[in-house]
Amino acid sequence: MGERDGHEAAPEPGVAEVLELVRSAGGRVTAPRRALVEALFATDGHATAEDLVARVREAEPEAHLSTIYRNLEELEDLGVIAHSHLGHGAATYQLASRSHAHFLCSVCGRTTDAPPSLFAGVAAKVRDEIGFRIDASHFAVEGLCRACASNVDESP
Amino acid sequence: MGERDGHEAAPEPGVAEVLELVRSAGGRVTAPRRALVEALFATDGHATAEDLVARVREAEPEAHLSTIYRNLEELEDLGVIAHSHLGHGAATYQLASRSHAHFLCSVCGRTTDAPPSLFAGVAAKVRDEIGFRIDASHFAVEGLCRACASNVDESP
DNA sequence: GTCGATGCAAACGTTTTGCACACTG
DNA sequence: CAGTGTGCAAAACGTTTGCATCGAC
Repeated sequence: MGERDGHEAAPEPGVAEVLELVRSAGGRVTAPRRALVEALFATDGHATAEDLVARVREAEPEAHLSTIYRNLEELEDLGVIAHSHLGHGAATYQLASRSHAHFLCSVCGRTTDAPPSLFAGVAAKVRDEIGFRIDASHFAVEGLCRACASNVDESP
Repeated sequence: MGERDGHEAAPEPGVAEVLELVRSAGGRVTAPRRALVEALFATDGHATAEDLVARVREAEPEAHLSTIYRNLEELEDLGVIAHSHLGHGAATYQLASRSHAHFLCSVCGRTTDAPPSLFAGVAAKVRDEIGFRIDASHFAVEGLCRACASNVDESP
């Protein structure tokens, strides 16, 4: 279970491998596409399309949002990235190898990354009992963070 | 309708009680508002704003979507209803007393209601370990349903 | 009569799509 | 040179807001 902390456990591909995969699927390596892949590797994994286009424009000032969306969709089809919905706003995109669950506080709106180990138990239980295989990372898990929960407790 | 396994546990309010609550909060009981509350009691709890306006219009043909949204927000503030995000489309609204978690299959797109008991374990664990209090019903839990999982297993 | 609620239209933020042109392989 | 990817504009979608009017209390 709990190995993270800079371990090199995951065989995370690099920019070159991703571009090679794109090529082998019949796609072409263009300047905006390369810049987007580099941006995805350079972020912490909570980037919106808007964030990403800003980063891409540092290298490719003409890059357009619709190009970003089209490329994100293709990269997702290839299994390179995944997107998550952390709140009511825009989706965030991250490398599939960095995909993880989130807690979203319904009071303060802050999100917290969730250690995958927390969900191992339910995931097994749900698979055994109803045959559903949970991927906890797509939608955030809503609730009350510690700080907001104690505020609620103190002033009812 | 509502009760599972013969349990009579939930003290679910009726239309009259909700309207009384609205009044006691300084609100007024108008025809579209009454019709909306009735619609909320009449649905199975997976109704979008669009679904609800259609139902409301059976009684109040002039009712407008923006009125529905405004009323849904007010009813949510009063704690009468809650909304959920089951997929990439419109939110669904249900009586708070009927709120529950959902599984969303990422392949076939179907949603399944999730028994609250399934989440009792994680909820306790997460509260103890990181102080976060889970409300599993707001965002759907994504994954693979039994049927789609076995398709994936058979043809890789 | 007061003030909250409504219908309507128009704006919003996010994402998708249609098109002509540019570029990769 | 074939065909994919691009920039741009515009639409689509769910939701929110401004405003004049209407109606509950």
